[in-house]
Amino acid sequence: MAAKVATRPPAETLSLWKREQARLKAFVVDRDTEAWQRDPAFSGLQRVGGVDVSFVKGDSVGACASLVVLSYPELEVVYEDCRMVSLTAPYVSGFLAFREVSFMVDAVRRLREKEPHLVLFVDGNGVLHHRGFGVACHLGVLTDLPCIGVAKKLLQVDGLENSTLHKEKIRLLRAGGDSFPLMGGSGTVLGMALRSHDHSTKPLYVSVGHKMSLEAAVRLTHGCCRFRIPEPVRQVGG
DNA sequence: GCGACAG
DNA sequence: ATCTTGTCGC
Repeated sequence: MAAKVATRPPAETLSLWKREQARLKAFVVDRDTEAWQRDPAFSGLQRVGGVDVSFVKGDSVGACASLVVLSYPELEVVYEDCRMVSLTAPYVSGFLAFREVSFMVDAVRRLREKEPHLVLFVDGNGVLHHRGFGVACHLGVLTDLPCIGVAKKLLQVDGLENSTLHKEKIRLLRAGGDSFPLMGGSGTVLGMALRSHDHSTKPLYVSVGHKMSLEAAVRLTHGCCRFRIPEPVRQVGG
């Protein structure tokens, strides 16, 4: 009989997970901590990484945890790590990290010749999250590396909605690099919608993961886009 | 009850 | 995440 991951965790588990998110959230740094982040050309940055856990078709447990490192600004793959893993938690919106982050942390640990200025792109959100602590924050705090959350779809949280007005703002993004802020209910900027290149209509949703300002995160994301999806995430996903 | 729901 | 069909542009 094939092993299966529970459909949805019991309420007690979700409660524990929320508590863990609240505890770790206190360690998030949402500003630039590295010298290269303030440089107009990101001089000093040499490595950008991407992490992802991709599924095996027809299997609810088996998955492949991957980490790639690319040179910057050339965006050529210089390191790849892929390992088969067994998932233990189901996907629940708002709790993606509890399904994937431990495998990402393991992959980062295996990267022994760790580049001094590595920054990680995470397929998912950072502070643009139900409780302000998405998977990109979670990975950042656990690894102490700068992390950027890049989501392909808007997570509608804290007053954000995929409304007519939102779609109109998307229409007004004309060139690659154009962006507009995503304001939460309290007037806080949670993230930015970014047109990642000239020939992409559908924006990316960029938010701070850890050790980086939103401005630097958006600018670097744009700098890593040859196509709609930033190269570190595109190369790690397949 | 209904819509929404990162990956 | 996955699947599926159609359509457009190069």
